[in-house]
Amino acid sequence: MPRVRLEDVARVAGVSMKTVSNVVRDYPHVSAATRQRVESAIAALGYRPNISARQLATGRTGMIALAFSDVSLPYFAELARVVAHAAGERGFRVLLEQTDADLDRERQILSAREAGLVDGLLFQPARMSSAEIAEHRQDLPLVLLGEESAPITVDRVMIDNPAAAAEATRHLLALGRRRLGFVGHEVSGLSRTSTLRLAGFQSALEGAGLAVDPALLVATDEISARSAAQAVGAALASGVRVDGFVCRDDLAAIGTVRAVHEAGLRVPHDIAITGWDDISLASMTHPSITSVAPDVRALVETALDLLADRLGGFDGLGRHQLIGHRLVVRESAPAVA
Amino acid sequence: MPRVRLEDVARVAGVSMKTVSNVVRDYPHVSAATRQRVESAIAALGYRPNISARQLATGRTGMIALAFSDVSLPYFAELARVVAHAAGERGFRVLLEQTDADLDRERQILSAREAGLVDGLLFQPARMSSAEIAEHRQDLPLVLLGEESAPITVDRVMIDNPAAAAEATRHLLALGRRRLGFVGHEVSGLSRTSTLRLAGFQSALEGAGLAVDPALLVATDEISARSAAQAVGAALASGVRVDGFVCRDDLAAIGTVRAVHEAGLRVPHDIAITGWDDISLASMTHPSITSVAPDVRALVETALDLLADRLGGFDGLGRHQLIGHRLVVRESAPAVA
DNA sequence: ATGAAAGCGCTAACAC
DNA sequence: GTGTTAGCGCTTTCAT
Repeated sequence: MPRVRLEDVARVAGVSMKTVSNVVRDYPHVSAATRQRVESAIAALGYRPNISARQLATGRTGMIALAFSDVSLPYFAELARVVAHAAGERGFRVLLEQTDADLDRERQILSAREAGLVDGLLFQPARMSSAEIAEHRQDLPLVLLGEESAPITVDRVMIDNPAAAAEATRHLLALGRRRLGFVGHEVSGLSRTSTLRLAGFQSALEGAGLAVDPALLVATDEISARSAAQAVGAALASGVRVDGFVCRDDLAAIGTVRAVHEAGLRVPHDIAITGWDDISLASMTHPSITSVAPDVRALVETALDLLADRLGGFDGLGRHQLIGHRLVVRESAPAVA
Repeated sequence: MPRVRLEDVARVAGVSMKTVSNVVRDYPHVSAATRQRVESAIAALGYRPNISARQLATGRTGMIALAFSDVSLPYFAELARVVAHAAGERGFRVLLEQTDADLDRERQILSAREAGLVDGLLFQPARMSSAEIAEHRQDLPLVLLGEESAPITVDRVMIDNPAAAAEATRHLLALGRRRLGFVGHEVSGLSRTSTLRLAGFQSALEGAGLAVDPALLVATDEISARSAAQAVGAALASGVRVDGFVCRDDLAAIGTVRAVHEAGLRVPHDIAITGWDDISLASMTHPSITSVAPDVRALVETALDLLADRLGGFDGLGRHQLIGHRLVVRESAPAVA
């Protein structure tokens, strides 16, 4: 069966294409009678507007891309959920782009060889340098998520990582722990995320008159519970002794819990543990994970606000916004008695 | 700065639009010299093809939609990861659609008021009836994922749920467990997924000369670890005694583990537990979760194959394909000694 | 409030 | 191997 076009509806309804278009898009100034007639024709013919044609005519796609390394990481999955909902409320659909934390993939995202695929981009880089990001095509509104390098020309939303890391660390200190370790930074090529969290970890220790012991910093090969479990297991086996671990993220925390248990130690009795992201399962593991909880809702709304400004033509300097966080205290590092 | 069009490139390169188009799309029959000239012009002008225009001209968008209830559920997040990768390899981008298991949202997905947004749809329904799905617009190639109702006119990919549930159940029986419960089916409005898994559970019990004890079936309000923990906790508190639980999914299993621990019992010593989906964290919880692992890679490739057939014009009856699964044995229900 | 016609930027016949 | 031209189906001035 042949495709039904706007023109067909117009002919059947006995009006012009413009009028049909007005009805389809809920343009207010259409007489009730005309609207009725047009709607009958639409129903009778089973007409559906062709999105591609509309996109070409308007120059807008109604879509934004959400790019990050890997949706299967719980934090990104939960972020994607919120983005899809919030974007939907603003009339946007979400295109999913995974980079696998690969530099080339990230470059492809930012310098897409094609134009007009999406109206804007929400991007959490993992590898690209700030300088490279600064050179991205100016025709694609962009908001960066997370704490990796961001040029001053580009908008960005993140939480205060050093502050949050210091809070988590002080929480362990308040529990009387003194030999604190850190788990989950990269073995090589330290990310800015890890750098900032380690900085907060260090400042809190120093604020308590303690020093960071490099021997207690447990790097991991990748962002995964498995990798953290291996690394922490190896550290403990090699004689590393700690009474608390600040973990870079909840996956590292979950892996750390496992390694600690396998070493025959107890959480939090022997080793207290904090995570980061407050993923949904953090409250349901055994023990549950005390975690830094970013205000993801605020993060996403702020990011979409910034993007909306850019879509609206704003082209000032990049705005770098901090959003809130809190430490959610659970069993792995309980409240001070 | 004004947008650069194909025509501009053609003028600068001194060739026709057709030739530029050929170069852009890597059409083979272009002389090296011409190609070189065109590419210089493209680089000089910073030309990027406009996707919307191409979509309108070709009638293809190069995008497929992936629709299910909620990306933040680990199974769907992991599925989305595989879909995005596999689709990418086939030249498709993925549009994310969440239904929140809401009937109206599901209807919207299937009867999108607009045409030409995506070339095809991968959809895991949770609420729609088979009859309703059968009436979907014929102009949108569709492949269903999962075991919910599927009309014979539509393609669908799933695993053999009763068989897998029976395997999990027999695994518990082989461990000597005799009072087996089931966790995670819906309190009301039993889904087909739950129905099939319960059927396998029952058949395995009956195969061992046992009967299902309705008192040991623990329904949950929603698909979440929290909901399962509450329901199982309440069941145990009310005096329900079991030595094994087959859980509808890994989230239910994780919540069940937690509830069992809170009740002062041990897993698997007192109660052995199996989950379903083999989500990434199933191997890292404490104890790790024995789980039914669907072959997600095969599921996705098969679904994309079926979709490709439809995109290629195939319009025969729906093909219903079963893909493989296996029981991954871990600590929550270990191997028989 | 509605109509007529000119694009939006690309692809695809069909020529040459 | 390359050029010409007519759409793809919609939105949008500009009239009326």
